[in-house]
Amino acid sequence: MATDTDEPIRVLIVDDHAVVRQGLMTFLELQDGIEVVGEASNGKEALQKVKELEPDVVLMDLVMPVMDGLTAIKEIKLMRPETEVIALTSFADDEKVFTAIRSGATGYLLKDVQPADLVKAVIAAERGEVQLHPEVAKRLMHEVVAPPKEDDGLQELTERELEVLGLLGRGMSNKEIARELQVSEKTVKAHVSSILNKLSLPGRTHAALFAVKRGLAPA
Amino acid sequence: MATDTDEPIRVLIVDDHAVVRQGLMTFLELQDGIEVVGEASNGKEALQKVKELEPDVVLMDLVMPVMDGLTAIKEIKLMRPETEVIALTSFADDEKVFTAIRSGATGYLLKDVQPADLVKAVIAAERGEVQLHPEVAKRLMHEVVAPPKEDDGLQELTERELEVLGLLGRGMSNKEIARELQVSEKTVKAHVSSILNKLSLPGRTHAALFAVKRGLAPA
DNA sequence: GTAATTATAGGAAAAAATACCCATACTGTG
DNA sequence: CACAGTATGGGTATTTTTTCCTATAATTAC
Repeated sequence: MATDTDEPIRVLIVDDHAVVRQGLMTFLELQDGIEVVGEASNGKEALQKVKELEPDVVLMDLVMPVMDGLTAIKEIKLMRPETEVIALTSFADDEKVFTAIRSGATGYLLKDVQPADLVKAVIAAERGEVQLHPEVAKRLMHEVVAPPKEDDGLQELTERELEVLGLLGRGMSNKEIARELQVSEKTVKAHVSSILNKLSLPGRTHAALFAVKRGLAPA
Repeated sequence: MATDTDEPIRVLIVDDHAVVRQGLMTFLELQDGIEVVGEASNGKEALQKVKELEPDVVLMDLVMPVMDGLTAIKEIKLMRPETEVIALTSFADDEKVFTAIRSGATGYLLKDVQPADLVKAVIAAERGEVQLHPEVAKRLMHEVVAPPKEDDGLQELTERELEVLGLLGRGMSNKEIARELQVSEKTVKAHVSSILNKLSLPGRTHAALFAVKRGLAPA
């Protein structure tokens, strides 16, 4: 707790969209105890601003040109660990969430966050506390429950599931796969759900791409 | 018109499911002018039966073990062109439909065909006439309307569509793409529909695989 | 200036996919 | 024999995807 009740929390906003920066700024400025000390439109600029302005909290968009937010977070935590970074993106992409957290992000918020929650998160972050968006928390839980995935995930699939995954990689629908394998569509759905679950994939399209990457389906 | 009003139409039934064969047979046998002269449970067997029984019309399932129906059709038309083959499958798969027709099938019926229509198709086929299931006809029309696709299809996409296709190739959902591009999900849907239509793809998974193949998305 | 194309997006409805229940049958394994 | 895992699929509910229709603004082409 560097800054306390008397000193306002110094916030740096990093986002490549001017509108987003403007929106965040105007809102945060209205809050007691929060002061937006600067903004940056990409990771590189953010690093510079952090050095220059020494903010307590950085609100960091992850998708940006020049230097992406993930890299920027790492650099910031390296350069000035006492600065807390809240990752702020439009969607809960599994990969990005975990990478962001591994990179040292204290929080992870989605852009559809309620203003009040944003303020809470900033205040919490400044104290080093973690504030997670419910959706993100849910994904984290999932990761914790089925975590390491030492291997590539393929070996935990059964024979039948590998077979289904191969057909998935050819772009086939559940109905088509069902006919191909001579089973009911319901069974195929069960296999697909199991595949998506075991591989922690968010949808059949990811599964199809995965299948091709692993050579289960012709490129 | 080899066989005419007096001689019954000699039909060979080819399907790997005994139940299907039984169903087709009992029904067709009730019809005047149609005689089921034999049955086969796979393509290889079908070839043999055609040579042996010299049927006028073959009802051919496309999905079978040992030798698939598509190959069997080619072989049959090669061996005995005067035999008319009606492809009979459970689903209107674009590829299979066109391949079947290119292979020399005179008709293409779906298994949910009405018995009466099946009879009509058999009679029509024996005269060399084409009888198409409405659904199949629709797909054929579509192929005719937007046929050759001389190029790879990519060039007919607009800039925005290429952009969307690239994101599709990363496995993103419409919602995710909408956030990424800062437009409504509705707009993304419009783009996706347009892409699928222009490229004649049956679904987003095919589009994703296509995108990767063309380097629009990272492999 | 009119016509065509494109990007945008709403409404409605149908089809597909997904999640979460459940049960059965078969196959090993301790 | 009990137990775990697998393949099979029914039921239900929700979400996503897809199609079809309509419409506006902006751009470009003739």
